[in-house]
Amino acid sequence: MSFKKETFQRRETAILDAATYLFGSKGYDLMTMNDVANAVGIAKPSLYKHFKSKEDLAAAALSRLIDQALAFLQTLPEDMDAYAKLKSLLTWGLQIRIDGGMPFLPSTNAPMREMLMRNQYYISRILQLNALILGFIQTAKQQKMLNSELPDEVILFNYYARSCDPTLDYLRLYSQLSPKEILNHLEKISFSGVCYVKN
Amino acid sequence: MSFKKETFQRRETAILDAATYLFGSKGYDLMTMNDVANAVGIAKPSLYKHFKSKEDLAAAALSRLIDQALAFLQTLPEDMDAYAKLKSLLTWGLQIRIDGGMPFLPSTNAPMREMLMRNQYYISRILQLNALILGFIQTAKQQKMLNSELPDEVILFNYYARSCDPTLDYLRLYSQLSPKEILNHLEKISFSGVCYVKN
DNA sequence: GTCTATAAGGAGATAGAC
DNA sequence: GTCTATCTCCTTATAGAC
Repeated sequence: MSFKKETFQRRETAILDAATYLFGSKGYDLMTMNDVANAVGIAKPSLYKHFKSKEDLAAAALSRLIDQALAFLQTLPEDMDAYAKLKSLLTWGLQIRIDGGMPFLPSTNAPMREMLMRNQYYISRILQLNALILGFIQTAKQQKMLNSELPDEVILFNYYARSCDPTLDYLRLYSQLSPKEILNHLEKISFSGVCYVKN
Repeated sequence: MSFKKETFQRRETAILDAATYLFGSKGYDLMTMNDVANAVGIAKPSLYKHFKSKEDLAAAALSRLIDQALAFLQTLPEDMDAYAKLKSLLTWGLQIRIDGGMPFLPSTNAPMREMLMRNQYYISRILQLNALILGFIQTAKQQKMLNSELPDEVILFNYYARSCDPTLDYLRLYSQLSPKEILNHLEKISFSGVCYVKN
C-alpha cells in the first residue's frame, strides 16, 4: 500500500524532472508528451494518470521550480541584507540554468503566458515569490543599494528577466569562457551594467 | 509584365510583414503557415511560391530585420561616437518591439537556433552586424565608455539580449508605465544596471 | 501564379485489455 | 495503474485545375 504510493510519487518526480529538462532545452511547444514518456521510460498514457494535460504538466514543473526558489530563500541567514539576498537568489537561478535546468519564466510568448495564468496553483506561488522580491527591492532602495529612481516594477521584472537571460546560452555556446566566468560576468552586469566604472 | 512583377514583390513584402508580426507575438512554433496566409489574405499554397518552407520564411523575415538594422546604422552621422551608436541602435530595436514588431534574436531554444544556422543568407547578415557592433564595443572601451574588464563577447551577447528583453513585454502588460517611460528605463538599465549611483 | 482539394505525418488525448 | 492500439485534429507541404 504505502510502497505503491511511494512508487507513484517517485515516478511523478521523475516525470517532473524530465519535463523540466525538456522544457528548458526545447521549450514548451517542441516538448512532446512522447518525449517526456520516453525520457522517463514509461508509456504516454501513464503520464495522463499524473497530469491531466500537457499544460498541467508544464505548470506543475514551473510551480515546483518556484517552490524551490522559495525554499532557497528560507535557507538564507536572517540577518543577510536585502541586496545580498537578491544577489544570492539570482546566482542560484543562474547556477540551475548552467547545470542544464529550466529558466524561471520561459513565457516570452503570449500563448504560454496565458496558459500559465489559467493555472491557479502557479499563480499563487508566483505571487508569493513576487511579494518577497518586491520587499527586498524596497529595502535595498532604502539602504541605497538600488537606484531609487527606478520604479519597483521595473527592477522586479528586470530581475526575473536576468534569471532567464539568453546571454548565458550564447556565451556557453559561442565563447571560450568557463561556466564560472560566465556566471560571474552575468551577476556583475545584471546589477551594475556594462558601462565604465571609475576607480 | 513589370506590373506583374511589382505585384509579386508587394505580396512578398506583405507576407514578410505578416510573418514578422506573427513570429514576434506567437513565436516560430505556434505561427502556422495558415496564420500567415490568412493574415495576408491569400491561399496557403501561394506562400510556397515565395518561400519554399516555413524555415525559409522565418529566416527571410529575420534577415530583413537585420538588413534594416544595418541600414539604420548607415543613417547615423559619421562623427557620432561608438557608445552613442550602440545606444541609438538599441533604442531603435526597442522601439520596433514597442510598436509590436519582432525581437532581434527570438532563438532562445536550440531547434530554432539550428534552423537559422542552416540558412546561409541569415548567417552572412548576422556576421556583418556582429562585426560592426564588436567594432563599436572595442572603440567604446578605449574611450572609457564601456567596462574594459568585460570580454567583448559578453558585452556583444548581452547587447543582443537587451534588444529582446522580456522585461519590455512584462512592463507593457502589468505596469502603468507609458511606452516612452518603459523605453527610457530599459535603455538606462541596459547600460548602467539597477544599482544605486552616487551623485 | 493562384486557387481547391488532398496527401502524409505527428501531435494530444483516450478506450479497453491486463 | 500500466500498457497497446487507436481516435481525432491540425500541421506542413503538394498535385492539378484554371
